[in-house]
Amino acid sequence: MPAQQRDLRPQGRKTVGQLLDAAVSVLAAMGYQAARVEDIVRAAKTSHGTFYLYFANKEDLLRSLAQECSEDMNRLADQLGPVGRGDDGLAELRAWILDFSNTYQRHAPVIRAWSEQQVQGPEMEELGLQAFDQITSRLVARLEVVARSASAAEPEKAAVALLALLERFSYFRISRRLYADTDEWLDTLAVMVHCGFFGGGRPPRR
Amino acid sequence: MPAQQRDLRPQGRKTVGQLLDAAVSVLAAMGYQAARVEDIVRAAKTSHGTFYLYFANKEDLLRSLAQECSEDMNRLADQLGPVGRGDDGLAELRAWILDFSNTYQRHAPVIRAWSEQQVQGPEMEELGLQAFDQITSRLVARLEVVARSASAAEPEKAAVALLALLERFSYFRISRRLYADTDEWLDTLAVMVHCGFFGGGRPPRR
Amino acid sequence: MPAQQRDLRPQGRKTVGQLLDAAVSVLAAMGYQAARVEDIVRAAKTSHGTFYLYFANKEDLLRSLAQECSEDMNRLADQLGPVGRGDDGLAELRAWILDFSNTYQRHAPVIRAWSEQQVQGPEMEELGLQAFDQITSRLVARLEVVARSASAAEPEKAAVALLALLERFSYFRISRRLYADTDEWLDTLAVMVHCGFFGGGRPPRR
Amino acid sequence: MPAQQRDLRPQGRKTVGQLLDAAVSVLAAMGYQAARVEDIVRAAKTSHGTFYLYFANKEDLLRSLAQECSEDMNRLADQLGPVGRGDDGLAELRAWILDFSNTYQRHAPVIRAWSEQQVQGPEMEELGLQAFDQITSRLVARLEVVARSASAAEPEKAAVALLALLERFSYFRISRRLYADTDEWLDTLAVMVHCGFFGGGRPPRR
DNA sequence: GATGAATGAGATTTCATTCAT
DNA sequence: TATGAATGAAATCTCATTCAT
Repeated sequence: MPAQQRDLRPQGRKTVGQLLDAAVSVLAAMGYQAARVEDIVRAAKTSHGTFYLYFANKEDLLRSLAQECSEDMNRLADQLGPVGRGDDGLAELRAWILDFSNTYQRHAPVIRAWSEQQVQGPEMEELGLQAFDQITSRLVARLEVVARSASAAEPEKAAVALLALLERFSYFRISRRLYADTDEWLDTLAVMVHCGFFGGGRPPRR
Repeated sequence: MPAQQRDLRPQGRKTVGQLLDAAVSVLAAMGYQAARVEDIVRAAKTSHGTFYLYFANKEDLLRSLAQECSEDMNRLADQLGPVGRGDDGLAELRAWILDFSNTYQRHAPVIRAWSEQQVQGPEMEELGLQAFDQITSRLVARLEVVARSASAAEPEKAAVALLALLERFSYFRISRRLYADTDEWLDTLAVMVHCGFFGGGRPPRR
Repeated sequence: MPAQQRDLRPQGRKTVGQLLDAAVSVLAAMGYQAARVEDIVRAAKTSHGTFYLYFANKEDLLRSLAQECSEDMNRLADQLGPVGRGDDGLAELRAWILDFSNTYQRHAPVIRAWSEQQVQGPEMEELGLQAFDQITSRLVARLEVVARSASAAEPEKAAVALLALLERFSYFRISRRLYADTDEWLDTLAVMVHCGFFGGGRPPRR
Repeated sequence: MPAQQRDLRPQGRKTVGQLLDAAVSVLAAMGYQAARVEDIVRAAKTSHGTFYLYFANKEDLLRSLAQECSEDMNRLADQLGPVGRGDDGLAELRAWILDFSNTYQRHAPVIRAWSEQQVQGPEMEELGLQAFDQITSRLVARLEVVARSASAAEPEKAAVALLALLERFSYFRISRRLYADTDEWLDTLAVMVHCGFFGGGRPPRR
């Protein structure tokens, strides 16, 4: 079984890296289902056989990518500090949204595969839910600080809504519509989120 | 090729209906790419041959569904009246969001296929963009009424963001999380959107 | 899952038959491992896809053949009546050995696959052992009649040895050596077995 | 191609030994066709590259094993002395059968590959037939001594039958049935063969 | 109108063998 | 001498589409 990377020498490690990178671009461009192993292999400038030397099959590759993604997402969650109502909070938020969007960009294919639930298997499911929960609960924590007064929404639900908003924004950003304008979009989003979710633009809580 | 359904006797119409319904559930469950004609045909309790009696090919089926979807979406856009800052506006908004979400539910597979890109010919592309524009521009019109004062965002960008939010919400609603609680979710969302996008909860513009 | 034959119309039944027949000759000629699906399909004058319409894979085909084989073997066991020490017994035995050998000939590939234990799976194992036991215990029953006096061997062990002898004989008969001479071989074997296992050529038991 | 092992340093000789031993167990377990070089190499705790350092290819390995087997078989043939009708003959026979069976055990995979045909080139064929003839003709010689009177069978045919019996017995012994009981089995077989083929248990020829 | 059967192009996967270190 | 990495030809398997009844 040539599945997971065993120890691997530098050479092998390099090849695995090429394959993973190639997979990211190819999956981003065509989606998981449509991408053929051949496409990935060609992009990685390696051979068909080599692919199966490091991954049991296409799904196994996705699992590897999901692992990476999950780690990055958890890191992202840790990075969001408290978001105050003032301009500092706005700036903090804007930076984090950009970080989120960039991370999403790298992992878009995995996230898409997750949400399209096309690749089953409990392990995948597990990873996806865990990443989702991790980031959601961090958002909840940050939203609770500003509490009721800022919004009628319960923090749990607001967090999910916020995540949805960010995800779609990031998706649109790469998918087709919002090529340019990234800065303006970020401004718009940051203000909107700051104001709608974090009580931005109102007097600080006493 | 016996493509589009021209005039059909009742029997034929029934069969087409079965196929379309089956397609909706199967595509919702597996996505367009992963769904095999066999899956659809089995769900419709009919045969392989019959499928090609009514559709030129798999893509043609998707086109049919997209047609339906596009119509419903346009109708939806027409339904959104002005959204005032008061409780009436909130109620109006809430009702519309529910309508949106239900419509999405039926058409989720098509919308997913639209955003998956890579699947479709120009005709599909056309239908998708048109539906998207239709609904976006109606949102823009409604947002413009409340204008600058309510939000720092330009209406065009805010409309896209709002649509994204609604789409993801609807998606989450059917995909796995948020089964129950629909009412509470609607309340939360309505308030959030009303407040964040339509200046809800502030004094009416002079 | 296109595995086992569901109901099947005449046409389909015919095709399955062609495939099974083709498989028998091809497997006999090349052995299970070496035979490619392509070989079988070509011999059956049908297409690659058709094969997978009726069998999940090569192993599934072998399972089908094993089923047939198992049935024939059981029938064979039932056919062996008592074997007396006189010329009648000899004739009876000779006829049965021929029957055995012919049956073996048809099912040689399956039996070989069984004994080479190359295709695992409990179901296969089960079928093989059951056929083996069935025929062994019938032999034991027949050998017990002539009992100790005829041979020093315990009937159980003698039965296994006899079966081994018959199997190898049948195998050699088709494999390469004993093309011609079948009649003489049968005479030789029958006498040998009659004498060595059934007390042939000695005075009947009182 | 670094085919045959010419002169080897101790290290190299050890590695070849590991490979051959590993091959014996792996081939015994899976058969020649099904065994992958990878399996053998892993069992030998060495690497892919090393394999091809000592053998030109998979078939070359089999050839090496066949060489060994052929030699042992010839030695075995030489070892069978005259088999008298008395208890001495029985003991002689019993010992030889055990020897045969043990030798077979070591070489089972090769013998199986021989009979599987379709695997080998002319050299293999040659080796196999030679070994077979060698041992058969020795058996014929021994059987002729007891001649007609003991059995109605012609010695040539009886020899083949005897060989078949011994081969299958040895095969069953390792394959799955008959684990324990070796001694009893030997007793049974020896008596049976002595009596059925060598006129054992009857008055010596005058 | 309806259906099961058939097809074959194309995707996935395996594995003996060669290569570079 | 030894090894992990790489390769590609060949095998297995899938599935949208066409066919015959």
